[in-house]
Amino acid sequence: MASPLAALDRVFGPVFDGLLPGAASGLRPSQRADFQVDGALALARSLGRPPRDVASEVLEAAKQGGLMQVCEEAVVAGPGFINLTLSPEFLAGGLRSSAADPDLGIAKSARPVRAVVDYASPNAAKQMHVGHLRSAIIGDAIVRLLEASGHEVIRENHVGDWGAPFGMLIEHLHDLGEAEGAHELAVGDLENFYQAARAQYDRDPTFAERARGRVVLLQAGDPETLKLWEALVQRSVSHFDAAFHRLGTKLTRDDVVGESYYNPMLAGVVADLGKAGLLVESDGAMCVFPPGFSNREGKPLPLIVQNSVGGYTYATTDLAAIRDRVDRLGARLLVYVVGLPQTQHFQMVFAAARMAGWLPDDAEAVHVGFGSILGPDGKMFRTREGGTVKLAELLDEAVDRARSLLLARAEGEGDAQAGGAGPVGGVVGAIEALAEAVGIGAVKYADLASDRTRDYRFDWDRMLSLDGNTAPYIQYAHARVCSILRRAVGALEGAQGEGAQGEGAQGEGAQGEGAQGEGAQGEEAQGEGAEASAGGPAGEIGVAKAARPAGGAGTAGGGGAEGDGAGRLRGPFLQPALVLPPAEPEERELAKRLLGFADAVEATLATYSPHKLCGYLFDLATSFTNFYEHCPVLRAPDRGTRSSRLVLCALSGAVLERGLSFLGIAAPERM
RNA sequence: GCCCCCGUAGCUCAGCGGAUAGAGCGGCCGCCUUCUAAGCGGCGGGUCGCAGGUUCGAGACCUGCCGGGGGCGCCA
Repeated sequence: MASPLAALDRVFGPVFDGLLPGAASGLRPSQRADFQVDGALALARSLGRPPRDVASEVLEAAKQGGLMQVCEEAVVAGPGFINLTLSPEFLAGGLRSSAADPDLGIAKSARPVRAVVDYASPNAAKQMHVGHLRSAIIGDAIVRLLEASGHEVIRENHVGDWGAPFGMLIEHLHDLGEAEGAHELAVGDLENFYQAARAQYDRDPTFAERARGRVVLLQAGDPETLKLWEALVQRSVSHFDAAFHRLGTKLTRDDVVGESYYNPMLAGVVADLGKAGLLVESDGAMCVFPPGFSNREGKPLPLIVQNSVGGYTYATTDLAAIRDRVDRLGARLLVYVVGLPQTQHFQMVFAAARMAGWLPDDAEAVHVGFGSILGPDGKMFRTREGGTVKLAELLDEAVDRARSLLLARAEGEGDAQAGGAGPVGGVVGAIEALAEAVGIGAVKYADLASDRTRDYRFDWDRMLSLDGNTAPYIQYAHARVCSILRRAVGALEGAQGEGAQGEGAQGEGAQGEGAQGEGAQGEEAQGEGAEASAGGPAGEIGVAKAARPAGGAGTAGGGGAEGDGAGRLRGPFLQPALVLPPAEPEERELAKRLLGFADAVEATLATYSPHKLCGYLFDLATSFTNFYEHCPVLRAPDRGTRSSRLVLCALSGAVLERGLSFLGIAAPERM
């Protein structure tokens, strides 16, 4: 149990419950101490006693309950707050269990469920644009977090592959002829294809008439029409697949469950609503009237499931999807990552599904809504010409910008390290993968980092900045971790090769450079192996641990090619036995931060708010950077401190990488 | 007309009913013979849109205004 919050809650929870059943402890992080307990103030009110007296009593009881195993200081302050300072020993214990835990402290849910997450949902035969970006990115983060918490997740990409627009698209494809059409679809931009069909539809009444006829043929299952439709949809799905792969989401074409899938179920939905007595005819349309919704005249607002000409609506499809997900898939959590304008629609659909008994009491449906993406000018995000920003072009620009920054940095480094042993060449060689990781990571992080219910302002310079709450800043902290570990590993290998010679170098190690320095470090690394053996079986520990995949959640998307490498790098250093109680303030702060990972994940999932995890990772990266600035690792004052700090580094790297992976963002080893 | 979301530092944003409201950017000052300075430290910067109310305690909860965005019966 690494989480201090959980440990303190176990102490204070029973105390408050004992004084007044159900009373909240008001335990939370504090700016004046590590944590504070506010509950005594409210409790004093209920008990009619002076707050400070109650606080003292609570504190006494907490001490009886083992508080001092967690804290080194606990005092009543101000009007009746209790300020808590964690003990270094407790922090060390937390670090040890965290280092030994492949899940880094994240517990599996006590009540795992099967969940369906509905996200991305682009429209077939149209380019994806930034509007689909948020859904894909937020949805993917939710999927990964649910999985990490032990839930079984089924991803569904509810692609718009049915309905009226396909009449004109199919008709246009038909007009082009099989050969020409296939060619168009193969090489052409789908957006152009859509525009061409649209233009034809608008200017040619006979074409429009045929297009409407096509819709009927499509719904009737006409073979030739279906064949053309299939070609269109497959082409679109391939386009989506490529885009999602590049974005680094978990979505593949296997997750596509388009609207067309529900088509055969729609008549049954309406029929069953009728049987349940929920259907009302209004102006020729079949409607459900869930209570609590009204239109502009103040009259009950209908959910139309069949329009006056007999067609089904997206409400019908959504109801069918609920039945399918609950009954066929056995899901008990339905998550919809769809824009905020759909709020009322989902409220009504969920309400109707409850009324019909399709959403049982033990099932939960959640609309995870999000705001729009705005341009730097604060208006809807569009190209300079006023058109829709295409996703592919957006990602290209992100990668281009990242590449420029990386190249500029590589050049600067070349000057600084003139004559050095050429990491620059390696950086240049890997620059494409890095540019993908940084550029796409920046776009995704910017989207996740602010409260999803707000509109968010798209700003290249801010999202790619290395300063502030950005992906590059966090990735950079991770790269610094790797840099230290690489050198430490190098020293370890050096020791194996020339252990004997290393001995003499130790005395000069402090000033030593180059080969001599390596030798000195190598000598220490050997000693580390010996220390490790105190806490477990001998020297193989390093090797055995090294093989353990610390990045167990799998590599993050995009340029995730390096993910496994960082895990291998950390392995030898994630040794619980080497952890010392943090002594320096920066060590202490970093340790506390590391132990808060599970709490951050839990808080994020509780409200489906990825920005909370972003905030945590930013704080962690900041804590690590402070530690990095103030606490030398490889040149630590003594061997024990060095080993312990290496564990802190390895754990920081593991949490940063894992946290970024939950957001679907790569953690490169070098930047 | 009704409903929903938003309004916090010059800008972009955090903020869990609790103590003196926090970051980052931008501005000013300082720190690289030392593990990646794309970094770190410091300084300045706020009647939390306005007005009432609830509470021992409100940026947070309630009501009403003001401002911005969105939705409100046969598109999805």
